[in-house]
Amino acid sequence: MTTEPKDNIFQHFEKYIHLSDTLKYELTNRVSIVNFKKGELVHDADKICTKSYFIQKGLIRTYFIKDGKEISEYFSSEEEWVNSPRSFRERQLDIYYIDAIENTVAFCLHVNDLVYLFDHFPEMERYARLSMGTVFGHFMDRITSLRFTTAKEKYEHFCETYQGIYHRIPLGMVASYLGISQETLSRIRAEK
Amino acid sequence: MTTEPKDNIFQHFEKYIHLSDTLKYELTNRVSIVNFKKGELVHDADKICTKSYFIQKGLIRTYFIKDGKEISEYFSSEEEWVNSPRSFRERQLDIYYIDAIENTVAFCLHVNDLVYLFDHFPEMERYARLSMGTVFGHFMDRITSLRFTTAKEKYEHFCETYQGIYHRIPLGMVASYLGISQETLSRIRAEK
DNA sequence: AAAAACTTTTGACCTATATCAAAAAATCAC
DNA sequence: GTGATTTTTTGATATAGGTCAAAAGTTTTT
Repeated sequence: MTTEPKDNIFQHFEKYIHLSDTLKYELTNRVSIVNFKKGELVHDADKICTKSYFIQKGLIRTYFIKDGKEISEYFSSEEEWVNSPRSFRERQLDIYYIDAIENTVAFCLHVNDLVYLFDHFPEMERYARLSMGTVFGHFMDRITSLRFTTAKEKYEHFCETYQGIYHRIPLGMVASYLGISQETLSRIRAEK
Repeated sequence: MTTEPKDNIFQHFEKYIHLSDTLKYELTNRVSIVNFKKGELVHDADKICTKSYFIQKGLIRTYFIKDGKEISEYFSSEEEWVNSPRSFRERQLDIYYIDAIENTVAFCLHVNDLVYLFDHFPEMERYARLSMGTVFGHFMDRITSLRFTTAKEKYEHFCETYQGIYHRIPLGMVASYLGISQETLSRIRAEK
């Protein structure tokens, strides 16, 4: 009995809902596998985001450009969905670019297919509600961390949140994610 | 033809989903009206949050205590839901207190009733997914605002986000919401 | 394997904002 | 309406972390 690659994404759904055979079938038909090479653009801010990616292996960055500089908004890795949220949800342009920090393998789901699934499988609505709840909590923690901590504490919070991933992300990207300068982050790292 | 007080909350749902008569009936039976006086505690961090409030009129603050000081997490007003998110979702304790900045009239929905509605009306799941999406966007904007702006810009962003509400909130609460000191905020306001 | 192109570190200096303290103003309670 | 409490403003001082510049280290390209 070999392990199908899609078991991965099924297991993720099953953390929140029961997957019927019909739903599994529909998912399998609608999801494809894509590869991104390190540095490759996954989504371009000049386009409307119509695809959502569930990362099987690898590391992805969502960023935007401010004053000519790339500012990391967040990082996503194994077992997480990535897209340009507002663009994907509201079918309009938004500021975010997405690229691969490492070679990445992901499942790809088109927004139209997702709409089909929402329309025909109420449990998908529930899945979305519940999984969004989880992300919500992280956002609130991050907001607190950004407001009331020194640069050092922000970095420590980052290391906790991105347990086992933080050392795979270049320093400059981490600094912009935290809203501190590269130099400051470099100094913080040095004193450890 | 008089206007039922519950029209208010129905209209809100109808921004996202169609409300069937049965669902309206179930909602009406499960929702009650509550009043809070200015300064009154709506939710205590020592308890698990089992109720969610939809504000009909008034202004509510969600805050937590850090080093003996009250830190405002966010403010909620007309047409918005308030609860202690993680506590309500996961039925466990969390750090947030909630109180009324102004006399407030709200609809109250118990978590058990909400679960009932989710279980019997798939459109409620959709409502939750869609309305959470909206809040998501605000969170992302706030995170950006917190990282890359001066105290003054943070305050300006706050005034935009809380259009027509910001002048109802005491300065000290706004300062802690923004993660800047009262004194700095006072100086920013002075130079206008 | 050398050159080119990035990324990170180190150093010097400067500014926005925190902190502490006290006065002024506003709000609340009797 | 007057005193008490709370909130906001103003002033003086200190500091974390920003910016600019250049050196050191690393990775990529040919």
